[in-house]
Amino acid sequence: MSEPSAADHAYEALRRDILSGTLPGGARLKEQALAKTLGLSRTPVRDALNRLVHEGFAERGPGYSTRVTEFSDDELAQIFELRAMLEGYAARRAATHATADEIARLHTLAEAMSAKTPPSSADDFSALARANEAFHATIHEAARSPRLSILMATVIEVGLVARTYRTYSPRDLIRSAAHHHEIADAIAARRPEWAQSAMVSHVLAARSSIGEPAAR
Amino acid sequence: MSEPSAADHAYEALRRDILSGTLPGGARLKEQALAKTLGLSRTPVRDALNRLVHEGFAERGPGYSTRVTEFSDDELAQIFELRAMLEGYAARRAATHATADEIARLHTLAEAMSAKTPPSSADDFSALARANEAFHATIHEAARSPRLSILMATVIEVGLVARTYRTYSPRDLIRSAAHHHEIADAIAARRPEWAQSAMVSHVLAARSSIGEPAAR
DNA sequence: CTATACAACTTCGTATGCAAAACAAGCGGG
DNA sequence: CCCGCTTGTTTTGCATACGAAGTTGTATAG
Repeated sequence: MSEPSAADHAYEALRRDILSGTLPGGARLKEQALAKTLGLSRTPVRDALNRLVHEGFAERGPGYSTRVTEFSDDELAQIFELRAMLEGYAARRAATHATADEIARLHTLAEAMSAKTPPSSADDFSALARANEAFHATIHEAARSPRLSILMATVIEVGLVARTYRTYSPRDLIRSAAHHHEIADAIAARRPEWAQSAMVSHVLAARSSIGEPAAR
Repeated sequence: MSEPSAADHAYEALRRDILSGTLPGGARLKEQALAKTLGLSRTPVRDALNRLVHEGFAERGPGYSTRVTEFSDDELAQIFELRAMLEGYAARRAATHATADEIARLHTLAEAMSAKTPPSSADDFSALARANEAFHATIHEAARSPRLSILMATVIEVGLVARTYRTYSPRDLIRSAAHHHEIADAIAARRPEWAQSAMVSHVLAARSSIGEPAAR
């Protein structure tokens, strides 16, 4: 529990800057410059860049160019569809495999989120975000599917990219809190299909509150 | 089109050795030893190992240990479920987005596979495998979803690991060939749900022909 | 004035060196 | 006889060096 290794540090710093928009889409990522900025050598930066590219946050163009990926509206919609599938699968499995401990934690977290909804301060908001993350992380663990965790890494939180575009409305947040309770209940009741369906609703609802419905 | 870069070379070599069983599950991966074996320095090997870990073919234990991942029967079953979901999604999107060229290619490949089914020689078999790969790759391209391609990398072909356990029966191969035709037809007819369903059947059928049905 | 060729400078891929963390073995004390 | 400490070896993480591929800018010829 001690090691913020240099490569991890670089990875998280870059990722944060990408998600927060400090590094806007299309920005060029140069190893040397980043290394100097972060006070590291090129090696760990290179490592971090590889991870980001692999996870789709950055893209390697032809020649010497690595850029922050830009997400088109269409691509964002696809990401939400994929997330809905994978999170739904996780919830379904969690309904079968979750331990009593995990179920209790889900209820606790859902309750905590309800208490802060709608958030009345920036602190509330960040607490909400953390609880939300913990909630989903608990479900991923409870799914008992290591491969799933790997997949989620490339799709998770990309919604945060869009958070810069539009903030969630109180109405959306209230619905979100209700969803969390429903999901926790479904898992506690050991009903996989209900859990899956509720989770899919939850993710797709988040989509429509961010981008447009991606009409075709 | 010229550059089998050293890192890529190392990656493909290691991956091949893992999938073929030359590096059995649980085997330890030491950078220096591998570098010497491959005639490279540690850097590109390190790169390749990171990729493999990220894609789930290798795992980093606590301390200095990187090992080839072992797939339990249960995990294998999960991988097939995930593949079914993702491939189904790809087929669904392909039904909408595929170009005439791509559809023609799918028909051609399906025909080629039928012609070699059941395979009467090792050459036939490898031709079949190549065509099968091309078939699925074409669908992935036609899905027009870059994110999906990234996800598939961690799930694709893991079935090949299991190929060492049991070979496909002629009966399975005949059904598989029929599936390919059905999928191509569904995409050509621009019917997303049919394409998706046929693809899910295709993948799940492959599962039951390899492992057991993952009874609970 | 435009276009092409050349030269200087970036930028990345790979190799190597170094230091710290982890593991293993051997030794001494209980 | 067993346990813990210490020392030596292995293995990795990070930094730096070098060469090759790419990019940019300029000057000259047409």
